[in-house]
Amino acid sequence: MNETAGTDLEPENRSARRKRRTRQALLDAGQQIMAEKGVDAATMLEIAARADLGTGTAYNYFASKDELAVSVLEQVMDRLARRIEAATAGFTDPAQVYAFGVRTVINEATTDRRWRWLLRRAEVIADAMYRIMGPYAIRDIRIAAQAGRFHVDDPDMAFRLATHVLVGFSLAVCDGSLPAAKIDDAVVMLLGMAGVPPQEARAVAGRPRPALPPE
Amino acid sequence: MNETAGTDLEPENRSARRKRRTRQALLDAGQQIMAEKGVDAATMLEIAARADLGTGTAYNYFASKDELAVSVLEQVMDRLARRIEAATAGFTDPAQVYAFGVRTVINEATTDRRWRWLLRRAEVIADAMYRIMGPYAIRDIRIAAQAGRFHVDDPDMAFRLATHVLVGFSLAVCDGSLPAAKIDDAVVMLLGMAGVPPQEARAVAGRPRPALPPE
DNA sequence: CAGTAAAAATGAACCACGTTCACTCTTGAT
DNA sequence: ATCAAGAGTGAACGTGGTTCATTTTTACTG
Repeated sequence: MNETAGTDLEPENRSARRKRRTRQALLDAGQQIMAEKGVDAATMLEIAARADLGTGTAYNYFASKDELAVSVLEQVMDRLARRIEAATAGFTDPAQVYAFGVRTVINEATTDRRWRWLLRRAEVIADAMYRIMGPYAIRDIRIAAQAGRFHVDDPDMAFRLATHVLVGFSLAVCDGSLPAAKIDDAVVMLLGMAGVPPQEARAVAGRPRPALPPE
Repeated sequence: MNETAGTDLEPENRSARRKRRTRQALLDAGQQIMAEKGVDAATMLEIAARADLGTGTAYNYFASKDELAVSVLEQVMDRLARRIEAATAGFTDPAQVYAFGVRTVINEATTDRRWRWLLRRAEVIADAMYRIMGPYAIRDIRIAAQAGRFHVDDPDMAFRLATHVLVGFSLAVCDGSLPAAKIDDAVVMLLGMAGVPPQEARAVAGRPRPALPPE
């Protein structure tokens, strides 16, 4: 795209900074407003206004409102994935790494105002979760399978389906149709999906857990 | 509401027939058009036209386009649930009843044009599935648990989460991101969620199955 | 069989939003 | 200073869900 001096590292840095700042402003404004009133109720007009930009500017960065929403979501998820990664660094049982991860995602999804609204688009959030958190989670599943803790043929598919369970359970808790305390049962089922027999799953799900590092 | 002769049985039958026919016409038109072009692309105008009714008439029956879509969905699901019920009437292993049910739902969802579009609203379809098919499925899970085939504390929750897996897998197949042949693995995971150990689950999932009765 | 009131149907008009695009402003190189 | 490319702008557009005052149909009564 750019045949000036630098090869690829430090490709261009002048007005490109402005683009980055604008894009980030849009993302931040979108995150705020979508968290406040929900994805549907958030209008492009208001988002642009909060970012202190013209109405049409957003469309120089995101092809549609939906695409902006997805980007907002990805940003939130990416941050959480990194925090989980940090918290599980010292774990010895690979099954527990996975259990901690899924539990933490549920916790955040049901607690954080930003997630609660986004949940209303289950396919979208599940897909984003698969793309953003998948690399970590699938690796963990594969490791656990090699260690004989999990029994799955296709770790990829296992996590893909797991994302839908995560979203589904979170949604139910937010609705009030399931109590948050059922989270242990949910983790047990998630482990069951990974081929862990019930008693063993219950034991893993019940173990004490470290705190997440702060955001 | 009506204090004339009859108590409750045969409450009123004259112009009520018209209402029923109008409602059904709307439902049928909605089902057709939504199947043809998708839920979003279907407009209330076109649905009303196909039902040979005025633009506003639909709103005497359904509070919103969304509500109409959900009703369409419920009708489709209800029919499928009854067919599954009929097909599994003679089964002896309760685990297999459940396995047959979930497998059939996936098959229909990925095959039937009506479902494929509706899948884009995962939370809605999962919720409808829980409400419409739940009574049957949860009963089956409970029976299997009592027979010692399943190990679940909360059959209700087990199926609620299962609906999200069903939707998620169907969605992935329709996307082309998972091959339809993975359906056996999906059934195994669904059984795993119900506390069935891997080998056993694989055996149940692999058994031959009778055909569904025609619609 | 009027006569009448409630129920159902109607469709033009409303309005909210996402999106577009012709135009202006900023940037950075010559 | 000049200019072209990139970034920003916001009025205007189009689509489509929803409303509501009005008309038509239905059911009941004297």
